[in-house]
Amino acid sequence: MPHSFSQMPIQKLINHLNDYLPLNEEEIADLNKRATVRKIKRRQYLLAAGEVCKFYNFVVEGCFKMYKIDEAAKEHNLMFAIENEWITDIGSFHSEQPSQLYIEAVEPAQIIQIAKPDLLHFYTNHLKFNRTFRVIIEDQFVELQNRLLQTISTTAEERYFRFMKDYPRLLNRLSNTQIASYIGITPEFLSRIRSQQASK
Amino acid sequence: MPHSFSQMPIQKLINHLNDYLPLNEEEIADLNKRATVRKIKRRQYLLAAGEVCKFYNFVVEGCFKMYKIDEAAKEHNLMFAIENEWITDIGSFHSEQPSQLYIEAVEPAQIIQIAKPDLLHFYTNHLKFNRTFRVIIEDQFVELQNRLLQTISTTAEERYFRFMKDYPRLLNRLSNTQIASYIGITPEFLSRIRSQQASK
DNA sequence: GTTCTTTCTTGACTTAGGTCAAAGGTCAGT
DNA sequence: ACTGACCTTTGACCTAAGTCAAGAAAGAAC
Repeated sequence: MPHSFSQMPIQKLINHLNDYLPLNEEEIADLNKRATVRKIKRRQYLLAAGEVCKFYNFVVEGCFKMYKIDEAAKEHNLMFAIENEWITDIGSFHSEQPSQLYIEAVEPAQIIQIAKPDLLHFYTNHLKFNRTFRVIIEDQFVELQNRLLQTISTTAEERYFRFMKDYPRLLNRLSNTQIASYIGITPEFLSRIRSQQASK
Repeated sequence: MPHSFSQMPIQKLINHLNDYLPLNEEEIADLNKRATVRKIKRRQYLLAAGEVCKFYNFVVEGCFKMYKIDEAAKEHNLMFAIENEWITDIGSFHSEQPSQLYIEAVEPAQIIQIAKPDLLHFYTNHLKFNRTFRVIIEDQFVELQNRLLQTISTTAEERYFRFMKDYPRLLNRLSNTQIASYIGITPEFLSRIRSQQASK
């Protein structure tokens, strides 16, 4: 499937922000000045463990994963992000301490980056942005909380069903290995869940 | 240990908010008008599953837990909140859908409640509040993300050590049953971890 | 199209953590 | 100070999920 980058990337970001609070001319002009469009190859990193996360990343096209690698070299997926979503290690971004996370493109992608000084500029000069980003992060918070609840209270099988139900759009774009890592099990065990389910 | 409610409760909230962005006279007056101080007994609920969460709750004194009860009648702790922290089911609060969570006092407590219309009033009329609450929730988000990461990538023993290290102030205030529920294990297994650790 | 690298599947075996039950211990509320 | 309701501990046993290994299948990259 070819990737069509037909619409102006910045326009996708403006539309996204308009869904929260409509931007005025001045804010749009400012955004154009301070947002950077980038093309990202498959497997390329936006952030690697040990680095400080310096950007808020908005996905225009493509798919990313954010994960940790533990002492046993195992990958643990924290989140995925696709079109019109944000992906950033907010902890590292704000504290300016080295991140323990990786953000990596799962597909060839196009993103828009906003550097920290620019985001602070928006927060200070256009107070509207505080409101929009408050709402965006509140939504992410709720999603994360539900996921934690699920993780500590349900079986692997149920988490897999919920994943399929909640994120059907991600299913075709991710390997089972990545999904297994997201729901907190091994790829082998996910494979068993799937084959057992297929035999019903 | 007796509970001293000496300082004006509202003043504790004002101090807390001042730590983010100093409030002016008008904002303080507005807060006095729209914030409600309440005394809460041990075991009393601020929210029960099935209800819509109608308040942002700021803890002046005491300790609360927010949890889910699953089909097997088991309790799963999502968070605790003590002095100068907020506890609310943000999902239910914003969507105005029934919550699946309980918020319950672990100790006799005093809180300040802000109802949704009042919070929206602050967000709209004092834009500063958007910034403060954005930062508060960003911090909570980071904490939650670290916890999820831990939950999907470490052993029960390690989670218990981390809990003791990260929340020493909570240790004496909570039963082991509550801590076990928070780190996602059974009380029996936590007891085993503890006795095994003691024998070293 | 072919090659090379990932991914997926399956089998045999292990293990972390859960379940159930019963006996003591604690502690909040009166 | 008493008392009834929780909490904690321990033992015996169970099970969901992990580990290791090796072959088959599927995608990327050339």
